Amino acid sequence: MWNVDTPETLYFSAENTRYTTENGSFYDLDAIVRCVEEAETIALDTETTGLNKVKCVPLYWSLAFDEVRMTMHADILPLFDNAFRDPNKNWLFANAKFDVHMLSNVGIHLAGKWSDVQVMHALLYEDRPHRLKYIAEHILGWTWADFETQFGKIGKKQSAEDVIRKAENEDFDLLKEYAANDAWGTLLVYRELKRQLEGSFTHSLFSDKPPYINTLWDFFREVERPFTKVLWKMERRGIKVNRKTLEDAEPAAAAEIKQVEKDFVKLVGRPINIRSTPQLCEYFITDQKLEPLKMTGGGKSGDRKPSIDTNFLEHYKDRHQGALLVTRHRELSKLHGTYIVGLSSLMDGADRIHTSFNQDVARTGRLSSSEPNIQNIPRPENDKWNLRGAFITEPGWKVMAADYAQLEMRLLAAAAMEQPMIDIFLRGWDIHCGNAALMFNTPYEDIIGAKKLSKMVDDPDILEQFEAISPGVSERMEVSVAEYIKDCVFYRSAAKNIGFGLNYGMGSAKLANSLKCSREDAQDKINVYKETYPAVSRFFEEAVNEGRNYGYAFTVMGRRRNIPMILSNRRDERALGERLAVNTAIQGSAADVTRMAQINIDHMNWNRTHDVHMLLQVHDELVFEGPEDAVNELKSEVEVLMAHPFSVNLACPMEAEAGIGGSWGEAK
DNA sequence: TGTCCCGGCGCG
DNA sequence: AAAGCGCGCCGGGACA
Repeated sequence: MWNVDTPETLYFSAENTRYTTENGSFYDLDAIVRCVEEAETIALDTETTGLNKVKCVPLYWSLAFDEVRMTMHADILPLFDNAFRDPNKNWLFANAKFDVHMLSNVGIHLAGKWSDVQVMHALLYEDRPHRLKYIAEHILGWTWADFETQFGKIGKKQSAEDVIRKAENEDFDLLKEYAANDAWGTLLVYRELKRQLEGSFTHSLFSDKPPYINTLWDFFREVERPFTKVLWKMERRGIKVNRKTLEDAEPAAAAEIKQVEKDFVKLVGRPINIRSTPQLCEYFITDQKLEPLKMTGGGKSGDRKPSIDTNFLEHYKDRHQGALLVTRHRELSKLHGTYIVGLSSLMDGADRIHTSFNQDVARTGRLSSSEPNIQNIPRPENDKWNLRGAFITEPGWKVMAADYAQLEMRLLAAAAMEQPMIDIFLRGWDIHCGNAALMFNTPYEDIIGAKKLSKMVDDPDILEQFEAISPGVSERMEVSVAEYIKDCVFYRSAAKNIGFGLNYGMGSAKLANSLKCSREDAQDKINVYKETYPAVSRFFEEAVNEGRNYGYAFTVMGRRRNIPMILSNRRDERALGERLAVNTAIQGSAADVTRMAQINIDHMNWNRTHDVHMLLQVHDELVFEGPEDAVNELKSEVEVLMAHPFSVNLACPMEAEAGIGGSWGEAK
């Protein structure tokens, strides 16, 4: 039995304007409308024709507030217009953006606050599922059958609308109860989660954490709750895709793929599916006797097979023609399947795609994006069809893309208070060259010069060119210029790989692999980095210690992540916990920074004042569209707002640069 | 025919 | 011996 009170479910529609309760008293709809107008905190859920954000509409909806739970037909939504327009309401949802899309599709907009219990739950219990049914069971010890179990599967045979129509005829009471449960559960869960959030004091490894965040409730109120609305606006607007680019690329890509498949079958001498890793394994390992480099996970059955991945194919590309063909095929079919075909199927009638920005998925506090995932569109250098160029805007308008420069590295420097590294940023240096210069006691200009000249070491006047960039270099060199350039390039590469890798807890084996040097050499370079940046080393240790003491990793704004495995008896689990302690502090803080920038930018109301709209977030990048003049006018303002996300400045400055063009690709 | 898991790989 | 963080999507293959 349920261990929560569930008051009787009221029901209203255009035809049913009076509800008589089991004990004979009754409620009139116009009185209920006034109650809703007076209530401050109201849970709302919709039962809809389907899951499509821009097409589907509510059939039924339910509300819960105070001790009232009720289900209504969608036909009386307009009666509640005063409540919907009230800016002081606090609307509660489970998956808020979806319900607001559904209401928006019938012309209703909610002016008040939108509190999403899934997002609240994710702040406290980021490693658990956040669907309402799970939350209710976890938080209240109460749950009810999910929609499909209750009413039947939604699929090709029957749409969500079909299923609801069927339930209407066959068991209307069940439908009413189900809908009311969703709103009632949302309300009860909200009350308890709010209490828990208020009792969760939080913490930050940054000594200059914004002072107005002391509990997770503060974080929710100041950051997550307003952010839901920002994301909704981005989803709602969508981004325009050039249909023709995709239509032209599709047959071209398909033809190239076919050709590679043919070539491969010819090479192998028998029918073989180039997409099948088991078949490739049989061919390369069993037939061709290539030595495996590493094994796969093995899965449920536990039979580990040699891995035929990029690393393997790269390793054998000069010795075996098949490796090249498979690599080529993988590149082409990835572009074709995931991006060309995948994106085409998700355009709306106006050729716009509306991704979902998921606020309760990534355990670090980052966003994720799905249907489509716009956060993994290929970079132009890996994409002959230039799909980023297919994200366009209207004639006379421009796309503006603004990127943070080395956001995570700057946050590391700020959190660690690593002054020499902060100085590199303050001077506007290339961070990897600067790190290399400090690590290897080499003038910054030498590293810069070597990077510029590495492709032309055979030029006869290479020394003069080097001297022009870095005066005095000829005297400093103790080896030939070609060797010195090679050394400097290696220094930068080592510094860059360590700079990125150490955030993830990369070990010497992996570093040796990417630097193509010995493990001892790699370990030596890591040691040099840690000696060069003692404050960063201390920060890593401190993050791990705090993880052990609190059981959590914390971001700059005080978001936290549970890392119980840091106290595990198993060495590998413990090591994972230690890596997460460091990485979450940095990656999660970067997520905080971008979020705050988005909230602050949204607050400027450029939608109304300039017709400029935020469209996408790709972790450290924001994409906008608007009339050309307006976008030009706001370019530097975007950069300033992104660089100053908090009311206090961190120890290391942040920097963002915006570009403008006819497409996302051009705006970079 | 549908569902799930897995290997593999795109992005930051 | 191993120990690179965070995501979502695709196609193959096993299974129902």
